[in-house]
Amino acid sequence: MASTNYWLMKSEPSTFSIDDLAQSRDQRTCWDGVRNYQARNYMRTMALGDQILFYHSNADPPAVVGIAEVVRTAYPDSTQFDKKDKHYDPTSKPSDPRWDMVDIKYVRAFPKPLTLEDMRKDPQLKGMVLLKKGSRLSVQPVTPAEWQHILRLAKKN
DNA sequence: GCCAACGTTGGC
DNA sequence: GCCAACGTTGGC
Repeated sequence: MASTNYWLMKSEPSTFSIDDLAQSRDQRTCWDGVRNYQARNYMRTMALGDQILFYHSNADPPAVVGIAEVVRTAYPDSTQFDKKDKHYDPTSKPSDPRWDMVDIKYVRAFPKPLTLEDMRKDPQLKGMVLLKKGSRLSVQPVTPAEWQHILRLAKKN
């Protein structure tokens, strides 16, 4: 068994916030709607128990707001075949689904969000994918060092 | 295979 | 609401 991996996943709180996750049935949800190959590929490498930083994008302020974990590994995203869904993909075939999703479960919310601004100011987080110029990836890897540092900051916050 | 046009993301 | 950065599409 490989060691735990760490990730960051973005969500717009006006669409789905960490509170929405906490109030979901069994505090779980499927992470549908990802339509970016790199993000999809990262999801495909996720293992049960992998830990996730839950990030609010397009928020005021943008911030990491808590933690979730992977409770089901990648499987086909049903919304790609749903004509009525915003994420419907007419070019994806049920015999060869293009888009996957994972299920995640609420672990906890930080007492106070760790803002993007806070993270930018921290030299130890300089290498984070999130902070790279023009980075728009909605699913991205986090190193163990970054993960631990962020948890420390969140506690101190 | 190039690249212009277009759509989207997401901070500000 | 603006717009820079990025990914994708499609004509050539």
